[in-house]
Amino acid sequence: MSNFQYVKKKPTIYDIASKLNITAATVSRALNDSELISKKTKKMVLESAHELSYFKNRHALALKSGRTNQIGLVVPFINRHFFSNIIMGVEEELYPKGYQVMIFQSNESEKKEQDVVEALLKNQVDGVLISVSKTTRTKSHFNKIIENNLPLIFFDRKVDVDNSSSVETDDEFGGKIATQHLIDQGCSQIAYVTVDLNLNIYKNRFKGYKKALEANNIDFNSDLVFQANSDVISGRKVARQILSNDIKIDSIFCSSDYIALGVIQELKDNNVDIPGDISVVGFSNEPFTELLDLTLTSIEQNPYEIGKSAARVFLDQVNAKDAIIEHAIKLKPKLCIRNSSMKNSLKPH
Amino acid sequence: MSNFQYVKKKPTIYDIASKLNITAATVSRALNDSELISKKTKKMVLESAHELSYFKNRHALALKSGRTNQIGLVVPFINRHFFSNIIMGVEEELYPKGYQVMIFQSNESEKKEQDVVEALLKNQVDGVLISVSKTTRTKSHFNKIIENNLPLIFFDRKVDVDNSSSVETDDEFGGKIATQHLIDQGCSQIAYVTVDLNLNIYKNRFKGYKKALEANNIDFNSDLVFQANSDVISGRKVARQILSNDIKIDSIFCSSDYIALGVIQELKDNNVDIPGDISVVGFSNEPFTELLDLTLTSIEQNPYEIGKSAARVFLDQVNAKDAIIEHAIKLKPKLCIRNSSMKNSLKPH
DNA sequence: CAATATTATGCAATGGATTGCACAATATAA
DNA sequence: TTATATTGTGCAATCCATTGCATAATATTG
Repeated sequence: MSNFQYVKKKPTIYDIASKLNITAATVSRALNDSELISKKTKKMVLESAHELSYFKNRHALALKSGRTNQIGLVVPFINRHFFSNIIMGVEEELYPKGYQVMIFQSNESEKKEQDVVEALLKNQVDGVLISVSKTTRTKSHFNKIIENNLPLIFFDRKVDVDNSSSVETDDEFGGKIATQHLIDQGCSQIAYVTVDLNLNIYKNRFKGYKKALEANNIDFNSDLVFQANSDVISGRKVARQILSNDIKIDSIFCSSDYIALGVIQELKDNNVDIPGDISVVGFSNEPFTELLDLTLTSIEQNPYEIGKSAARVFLDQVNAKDAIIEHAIKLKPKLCIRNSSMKNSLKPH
Repeated sequence: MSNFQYVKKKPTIYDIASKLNITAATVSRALNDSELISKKTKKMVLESAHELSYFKNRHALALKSGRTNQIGLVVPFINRHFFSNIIMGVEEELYPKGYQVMIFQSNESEKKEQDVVEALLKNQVDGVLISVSKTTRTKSHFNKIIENNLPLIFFDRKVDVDNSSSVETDDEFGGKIATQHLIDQGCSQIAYVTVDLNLNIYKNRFKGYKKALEANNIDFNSDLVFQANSDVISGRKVARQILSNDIKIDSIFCSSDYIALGVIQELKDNNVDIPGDISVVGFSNEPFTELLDLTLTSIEQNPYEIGKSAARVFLDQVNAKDAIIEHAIKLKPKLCIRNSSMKNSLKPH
């Protein structure tokens, strides 16, 4: 087999120009529908371009204009259901507008996040959408983005930066409706399991929990609040703690589905009836919640919509040109009721 | 708040040159460590570049060289556990080498796939890694990649294209070890549930199933083979069919975890003991398999490794320059034994 | 020391599209 | 018909890095 392969050269405006005996400048203007160019010439150029299947060279454009039609999207991990669905949403919104989405991971490392932002700036992206790493404490890399006059949009996890925008889940609302749902089921001794309260999302879910109690005249009891990591093992631990200390509760609201799953497993192992004795609610509506034997009631954050919304905010900023717009969008999450919390209803056969 | 924001201009080789009273050509050569340049000058240039925090403009490079250090990665959907982990692997391998990975989705549509490939070529990516859409029947878009002299690497799902490479799971092996495992558990009446046999992956899993039977002198019985879609509902349907027709089996090997889950749910609903009466094995090792009450034995394909491997093949091709290398790698999947298939063992408390 | 060989640098064109300015072609008014 | 206004194109520089060729600067040899 021969190694020679004929690589056809991509046509340029010069090819079109010489074919039509005009100059590249005219072709360029015609392609950009400049009002300086006559209709006749425009028509010629457009036809010719189509014929040669000409398309603009992105890199020449980028070099000349400094704009790339690429945006940077930074998530902690792309292989998380939540984030990959956000990516879906962003792509869906931006791809049709001619933007390309450069996806990067921070791996929850501040250093990697800084590197990645640096790389994005080198690439001259036209904007940055980012969900901040858990370990990030500084924000000079975010300021650098702003200094470069680029739209900066935080999603899900934000940091206070002037002239930036954000799209978040209304976590407080989520905490509230989950708690209210348990109350509606007749629960009043509602345990709460939180993850690191330094993180806004958990802080706000907790706030929602307390607000719902208050709205229903149920006294907040700090003995019913537990701290855990967002995983199954931690959930089991909490459940064990509750059982062995004989803490009286009729329900548990967990700020993570994984915790809820661990709780359920441990309770089941100890012959506690769910939801009969104890109702359980999780948070995030992970795919597995509806695959379990005992399906798990949870809060759906709709990451796909978060992505779409963040993308739209970006487009807004771009279109607004120099006017600085600061969006701060909070999307309402939705309660997905399943068997783990339905005290008085039929379960599917 | 003022709209004015000072955007500092990015330094170029000309800035370095004028600072040092030399020309841009010399700077360029120095930065590229050309042996034409004296050590003294190189040192000066490097220091100066560092001082100005200079970096090369990717687009100028791309324009000049036609190479972009970007590769295109096309998957059916990025929000699937399997594919997002492949992406992880690719990124991990290529990012340190200075490549950027442009991720695109085909949404299992041939048309979208063609568009996406077109877009990648316009972008002048340096290579394409792709997992072919289920609906793709033509391959002219793949040939176009080859005609452009770009490395083309298929992963997971391939199509025959000259001069391309591929990285796949050894599905036949997977089918074999899963079946063998059931046989080792004492099973001999092993039902098999397949998805569309037009797709290579399912064809090969089926082949593995048959080979294992043969190796153990168990007659293949086509009455035990069922067709389904890769979802829970279809799994339930198959189980119902088996039960209502009173087909005698001691195990079911499903070519998808979702099918296996449906099967399990339906069997449980009918008070069939798993694995006592019927053992169940799935395929793909989806995250939920170990979260279920009855954890599901499955075949781990290690998508992360598939991604890494595909990336390495790409790098090989690039380094080989004009020599055309055709890799055809098959990665051995791994059996993950869990409770759904363990006839004679303790289950976790 | 002159003459040649080496080494280090500069000049200028290239890649593709854009755009301010100059100028040609045409249309309008005097 | 000539002078002026209007419209449509062309010229050439620009964005930034690379590279073939020419030449300056230095080192080596006779």
